Amino acid sequence: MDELNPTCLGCKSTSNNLFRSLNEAETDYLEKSKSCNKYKRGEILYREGTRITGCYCVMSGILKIYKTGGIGKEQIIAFAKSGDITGYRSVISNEQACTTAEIIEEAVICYIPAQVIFDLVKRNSDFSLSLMQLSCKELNQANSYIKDIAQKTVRERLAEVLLMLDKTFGTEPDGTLKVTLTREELANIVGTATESVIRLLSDFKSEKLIGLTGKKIQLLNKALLNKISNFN
Amino acid sequence: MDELNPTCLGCKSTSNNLFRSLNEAETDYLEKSKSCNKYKRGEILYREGTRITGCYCVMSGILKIYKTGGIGKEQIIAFAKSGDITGYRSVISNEQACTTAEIIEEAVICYIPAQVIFDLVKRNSDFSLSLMQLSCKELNQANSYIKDIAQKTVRERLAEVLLMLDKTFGTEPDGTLKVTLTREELANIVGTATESVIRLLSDFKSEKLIGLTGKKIQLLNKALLNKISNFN
DNA sequence: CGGTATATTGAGTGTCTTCAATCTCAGTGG
DNA sequence: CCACTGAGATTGAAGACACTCAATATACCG
Repeated sequence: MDELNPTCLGCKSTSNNLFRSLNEAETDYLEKSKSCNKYKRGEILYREGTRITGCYCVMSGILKIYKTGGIGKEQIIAFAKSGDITGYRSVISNEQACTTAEIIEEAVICYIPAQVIFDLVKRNSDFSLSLMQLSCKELNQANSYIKDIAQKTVRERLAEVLLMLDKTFGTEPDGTLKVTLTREELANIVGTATESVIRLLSDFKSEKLIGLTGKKIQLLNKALLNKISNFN
Repeated sequence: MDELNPTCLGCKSTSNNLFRSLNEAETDYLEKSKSCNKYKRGEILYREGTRITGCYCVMSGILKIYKTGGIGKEQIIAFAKSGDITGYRSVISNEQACTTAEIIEEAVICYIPAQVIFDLVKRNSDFSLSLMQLSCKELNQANSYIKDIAQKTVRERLAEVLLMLDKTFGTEPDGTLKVTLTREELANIVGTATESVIRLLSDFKSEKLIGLTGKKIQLLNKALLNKISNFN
């Protein structure tokens, strides 16, 4: 299989895949319409406030999706990894992008023109329903996070974010998180200052909850982290 | 028109109405399937964690939609007023409700069984698209609010919330907000302590930004409030 | 091997929260 | 009509949590 022209079958294996409801003809249409590209760390897929003409399906790699605040501080809203689709919100609403998508781990990403999405929505109500379920799922997550940011302490949120990263990207057998983020990026998820993340990570380390080796974070006691995160 | 059996035409006049894409037969189907009820302040339409079997369309009145945190503190996520639809997320995802909906101003609300929503999604791709656009819009708002809560001060957020209430519910000619909320409810939107809201409102008052008469809040200088809210 | 980005640490400070006491007001029952 | 009651509003004081700023250390990149 050509790395830059993967079939969507590869993506299809992921559970949250939108496209499993497509029939053969529709899959074929999708395959013919998409175009794939390779991106390096730091590249911007699309930028908040610009028009985008389609959406993106991640074949491999990782992106961060963020909004930029007043003083230019990023707030990371989500990540996208293999099998995830991003940019669909702007396509569906026919509005400019409300987030920026930036590659944080070398990625291969397929572009799907807006018209194709609309055609599929029109022709296949199951696809349509799946897309709706996706946005509803994200909506629920966003609402939960509003509650957390509003009510939990930074310490609780950091514990929660570490567990979320585990859930999203997994860990090596020794508990080391598979994603590598800078302290600043961590702060931009948690919604705090970089220094606070550093201090709290160092606290967690001395409490034997995590291990730290450079940027790599090893989760040593998920049960306690979960307790700290205030499980709700 | 019977107050408890309104036609959806009344609702249809609102701009964000989902149902404008329905044809006559579909509207008829919807009309026949819905059932309406009157609710008093304090009543719960549905509760977080319970199964709901349909969604709700607000004919008149106001509800608050909130999530409940660890210590039982509410975080208000949204309001629903005339023409708004709520509960559709749970229907679409076929999951239990992830928020509680509580009446804060006497309301007449139509119940629409889940099956009707699914039928309409299946039969009418425009309706389907409208519903998708609605959830995408809410998703965008939620993401913006995550950024705000994470990055702005309480003072900035309170100013922002006052302007949001103006935008959502409007003001009397003299600038008095049409919604009446308790200080605690305000705090549960802003994501802060009740006392903080009280102190900041009193600051705003002495800065001649707002007037206070009991629970009524009068916006005197929206331009400055907007500036304080850090417009972004 | 520089040079830049990132990480770390300390000190000082300010914003907000918490707790507790008091006050106001509307509704209730006598 | 008035005291009673409870919910909500207000105020003060004390202190915690987290932020900013600045200095330094370390890591990473070409």
